Amino acid sequence: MAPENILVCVAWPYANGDLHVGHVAGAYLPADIFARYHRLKGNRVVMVSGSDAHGTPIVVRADKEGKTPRDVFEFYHTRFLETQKNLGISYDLFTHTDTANHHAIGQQLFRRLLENEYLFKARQKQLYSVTQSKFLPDRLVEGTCPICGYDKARGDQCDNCGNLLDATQLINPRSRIDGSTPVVRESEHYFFDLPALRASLLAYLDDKDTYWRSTVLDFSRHYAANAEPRAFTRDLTWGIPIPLPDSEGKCIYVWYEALLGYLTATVEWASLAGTPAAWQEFWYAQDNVRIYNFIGKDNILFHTVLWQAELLGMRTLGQPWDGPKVSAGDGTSFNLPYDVPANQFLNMGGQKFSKSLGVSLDVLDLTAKYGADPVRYYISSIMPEAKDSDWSWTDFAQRNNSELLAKWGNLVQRTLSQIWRNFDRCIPTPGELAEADRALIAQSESAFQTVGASLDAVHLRDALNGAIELATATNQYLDHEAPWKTIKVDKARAGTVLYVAARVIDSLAMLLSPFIPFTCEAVRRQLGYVAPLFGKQVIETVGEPDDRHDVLRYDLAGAVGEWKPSSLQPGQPLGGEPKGLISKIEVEKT
RNA sequence: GGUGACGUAGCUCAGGCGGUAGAGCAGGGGACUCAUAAGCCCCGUGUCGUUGGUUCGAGUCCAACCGUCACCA
Repeated sequence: MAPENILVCVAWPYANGDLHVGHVAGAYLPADIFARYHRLKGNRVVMVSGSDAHGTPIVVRADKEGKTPRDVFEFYHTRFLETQKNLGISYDLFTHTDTANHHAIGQQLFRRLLENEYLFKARQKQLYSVTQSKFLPDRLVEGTCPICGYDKARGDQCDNCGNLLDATQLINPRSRIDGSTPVVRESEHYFFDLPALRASLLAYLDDKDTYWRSTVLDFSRHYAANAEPRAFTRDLTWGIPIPLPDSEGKCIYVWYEALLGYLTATVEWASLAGTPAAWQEFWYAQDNVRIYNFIGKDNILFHTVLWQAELLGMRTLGQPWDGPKVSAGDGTSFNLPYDVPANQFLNMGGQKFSKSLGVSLDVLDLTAKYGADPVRYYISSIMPEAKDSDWSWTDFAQRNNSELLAKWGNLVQRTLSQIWRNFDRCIPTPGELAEADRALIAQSESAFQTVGASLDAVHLRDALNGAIELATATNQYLDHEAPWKTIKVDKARAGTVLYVAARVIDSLAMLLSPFIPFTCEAVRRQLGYVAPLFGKQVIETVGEPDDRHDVLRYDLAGAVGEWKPSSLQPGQPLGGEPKGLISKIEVEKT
């Protein structure tokens, strides 16, 4: 089968706080598992994301802390790079939205939508702060709810009665920044004409029944069918300015340009890779291309309707244009996402992760304390694919100790230590295979089909369970064949059994590698392999002098992993004395 | 308020097109000892959120309700 181009688009974290395990479970880890799998399958994978640098919350935070918005987002961007590298999230490019490239294409987005007549001007009433000389975002206004009378309702929603509000409806409005009383002023904005794209959006959603998650599809259809025009611009200076005269103080609404990041990051990736036109093979080429968007459930509509609307509205990047030196390709329109496997939320103690409420689980701390794989394993096993799930410390420790360590780590240890001790530290040469031997090997080979099928369908928990079942079967096989007994009377038979076990372990190291890559690489080294399954993650500084920025990249060079059963060679020397790969975790207080 | 999803054993979750409930972990018991006291074998009756309805028969379809979550100029 011809290799496919798989574009793995991952939700862009908003750069105003550290990443917690909820983010990891919702988007980053599933995306990484999926990307690693497709690389092993020999497909051409590009996985992109970056920090979302713009928008009101960052400005507000900067004001409060006496910093610039840039200071705020760069601080977290740097930590995002480190966090995701430590966890092994293998982005081909993790960049951010304040690059020259993103700005240029962001402005092109605006121009294209305008020239294709999907933007129109309209006036909007908004609250304006006289003391700060700027329009106030709805959420930064407080006042009395016109519906229930609650006196601390926010401009976007009343926390007491739950009704959505327009900030101009509030009685006695006041700024949440300085308490001053705002005035109503009109502001002119561009609106995105979603009704004009309704038919196209519904047509796009039409054939997704067979494989989209039910949590995603119905919701999206309903929204698409009822889509109203939405404001496309905001009164804000921190963002991508509208590329028109007399548009001072107006930027593209942060959501619209953040979504565009999937495209701009692909363009940047292509440029960094020295093949500036390669992004077109994902966004314009028609054959053998699939685009996936990994996100959390709070972002569904943006990724199933609004992003498609932008791509449909632009059609192409246009030509000529004054952005980076890339041609627009000969595609007639952009490819739209093939699947949007949105996850639900991972909570803790039934509560949402929330910095303000002190419910948080910092990923940097977690990987420093336990290593990446135990965290990856546990999150994979409770991944909220169908409904919210819950992080529990005792469950984390138990699953690590009884599944990852006892079932898988111990299988490797018990097998290799016998080989090390009794077979001259080399993989034994098998004699004729018995029925049980052939059955286990057959099972390990068919696992590449079943586990692969689950991974293809983005049923990651099923896939992990399938792999773990094979580990259980191998433990059963060993117990049944008992090479530690056989060796006393028939060393050749014991060698055959240990060869079979080692070979299945080799296959398991491949099957499990998308989930727990670090451990699997270590197992392979113990088996005597030298070349790694995967490439290397590197953090580096890129860009022109006036556009320097740090990114996380993935260097595929030297990676030899292939999604296929082991062909372990008898006689291969082990890579050293086997020693435990996974540490026990003591159950600690929560 | 509107739209959608979810609510199954102590915990985490499976249960296409309806036919008297399943897995892993935890817990209890057993035989073994190569292995990080790990692995293997045996043991699971829980109002399938509630109440109605359709049906010979419903976690499985329908309605209402309750609860949780997300989204909505």
